[in-house]
Amino acid sequence: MVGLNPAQKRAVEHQNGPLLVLAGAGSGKTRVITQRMVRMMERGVPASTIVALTFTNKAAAEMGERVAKLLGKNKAGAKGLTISTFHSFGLHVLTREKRAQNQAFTIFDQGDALGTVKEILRNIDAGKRFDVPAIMSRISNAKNAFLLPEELPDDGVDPYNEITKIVYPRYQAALRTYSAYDFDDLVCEVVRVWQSRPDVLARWQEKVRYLLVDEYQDTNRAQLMMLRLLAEPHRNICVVGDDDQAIYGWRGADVRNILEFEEHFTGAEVVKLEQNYRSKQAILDVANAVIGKRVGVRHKKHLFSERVGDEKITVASAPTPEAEASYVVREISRWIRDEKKQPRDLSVLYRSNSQAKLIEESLRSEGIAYRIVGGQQFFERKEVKDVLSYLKLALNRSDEISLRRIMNYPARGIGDTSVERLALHAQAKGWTLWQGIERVDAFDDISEPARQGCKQLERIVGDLRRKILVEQVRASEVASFLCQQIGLRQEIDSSSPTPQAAAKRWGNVEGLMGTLTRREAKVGTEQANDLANFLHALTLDFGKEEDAEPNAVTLSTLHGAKGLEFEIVYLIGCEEGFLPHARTLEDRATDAPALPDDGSNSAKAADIEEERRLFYVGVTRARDFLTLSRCKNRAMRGKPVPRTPSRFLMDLPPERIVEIEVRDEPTMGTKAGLEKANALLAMLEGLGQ
DNA sequence: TTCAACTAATTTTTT
DNA sequence: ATTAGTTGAA
Repeated sequence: MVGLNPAQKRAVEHQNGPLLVLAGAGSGKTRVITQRMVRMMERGVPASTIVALTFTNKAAAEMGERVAKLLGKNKAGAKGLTISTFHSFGLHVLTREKRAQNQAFTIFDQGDALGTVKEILRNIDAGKRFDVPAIMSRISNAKNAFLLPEELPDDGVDPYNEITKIVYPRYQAALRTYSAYDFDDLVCEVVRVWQSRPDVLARWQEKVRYLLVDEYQDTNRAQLMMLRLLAEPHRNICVVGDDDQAIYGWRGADVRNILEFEEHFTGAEVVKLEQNYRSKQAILDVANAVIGKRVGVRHKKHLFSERVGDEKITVASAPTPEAEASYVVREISRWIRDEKKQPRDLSVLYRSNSQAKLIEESLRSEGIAYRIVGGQQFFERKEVKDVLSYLKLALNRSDEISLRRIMNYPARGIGDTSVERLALHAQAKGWTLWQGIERVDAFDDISEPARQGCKQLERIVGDLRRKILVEQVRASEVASFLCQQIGLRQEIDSSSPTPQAAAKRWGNVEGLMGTLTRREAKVGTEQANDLANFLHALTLDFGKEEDAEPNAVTLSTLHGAKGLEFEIVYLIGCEEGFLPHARTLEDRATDAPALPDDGSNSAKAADIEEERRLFYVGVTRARDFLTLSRCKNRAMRGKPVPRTPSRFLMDLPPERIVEIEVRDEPTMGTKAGLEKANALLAMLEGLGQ
């Protein structure tokens, strides 16, 4: 742990000026970053002048833990150290600098933003002719490039460019009237403030003397601007990343940021970390083969390992997804049973979430503990969002998206017609929708039940608001008061198809309460804006489920697996259409980026390269054993379709590969499956009597 | 307004 | 195959 190799040492000891660390997969990147931070503090750099930025909350938390561990009892030395995501850092700056600090505002997550666009489309009568996410992603690209609506490309050909030009300004206006920021704003608005207020910028430059950025290959243009502004005077910026692991181009990340770092920050020292401490050589040979094929390389890297071992990589072909799943799970249970591996040492990776389903079922029927990384998130669940919407609305009554979500939930007589009428009236009077509800008596075409519903809603939200702002009741109590007021329990019970489903949904609500209570215990202070801060934090850091069984097989998408490692990895669905994903293969106009990029490559070729890197990320998660599996046939939207092996499988070095055929398993073939079938039969008989 | 049946479309990744 | 969204009846 103490020993650093020469390259790592160079990165850790580097003092002032820009530093680019090209860290290959498994090359001890986090160790270098954390040790570097500690080393800086040891040399007397005040912790409060150091800011480390990451993309995920998980990465930030892990970095914090590791720094604390390295510091040991000198923990006090780290006081004031900032380790956070770009978005929370942006939020931090904004809350400090904008008048928003006095005025409640809401942060819109992806769903809220999509809802806003949907609403705009409905208003301009362009209802369902467009793919909303496609428009949203264009808006996002435009925002991150600081383009005004009128600066958008206007070729008159692409209908999506046309509609985006119309929707984008309305979207921005909507955010303003709702007092809302979307994720992009959290970075872009900071840049705007800094650019327009040199005094404010100077203050931040004074405070932040050392910048560290993790996963630099994932930064977008706005994030680069933010970093450049902040680092301008002192140029103490250290970025760490791997252009071979750039897998977020689709959401605006620009690999050029890392490729052109030396041009953006002249005189940068460059350190390459090529020794891999994670994987056995055979796995690295495969990994190197995968990225060896890539085009337009700027920083060549060749990973090597001292970990010997000539276990071959298995390439398994199954007739069907069911057979694939049962093969993988059979293998997993063999590792655990016969080889005494811990479930936590194993993982199953896949391109898209839907692929997890079969694996999940098989694992469950075998009684093997598993956990799913990412997937449908806790705070995304409807019932949780509903409760949160009430709370958000109570704090910021301009938040029309939250208002619309709960306006008639639970049903209180305000149907679509009434909502539309209210919205129309409000708009005509220049009121917000909420004001329309408060002044519903000013309108004569609202039905009596709807009118009563408005009054009821007004009362409930008013009560919430008073409890939060005036009486300063704890958030968890406010939430349970809310549930009781709206009869959420009954609503969930009566609207769920089965009692089990109802129990699960109510469990989610209780989980939210638990999160609130835990937060109260941790924060302790009961400031008036504590709930606001908490809601902000919640949208930025959607729940890490802490209850999860720690010793479990990990199921994850390839994106979700970045930064993780496992002794044994199964990468399933290595088929054309999954990996590379079908969406990158077809050249639908709706998916072309809104902005002309470097133009060196067609968007399509660039996308496939990104898929290749994704495959590379998957391969390099494995320490000792790697299996790549695929199916020959698969039912797609109903009918069975023959599948072609992934093109990436063709690039692998044959001497490192052993190919096997998975034979078809009769359904319910396993012991557990049989038991389950019998149990089901017994249950049916029981019901019949 | 609400509920139920029907139709259509849909499946990438996430701060 | 599932599911969201839409249409039509009560």
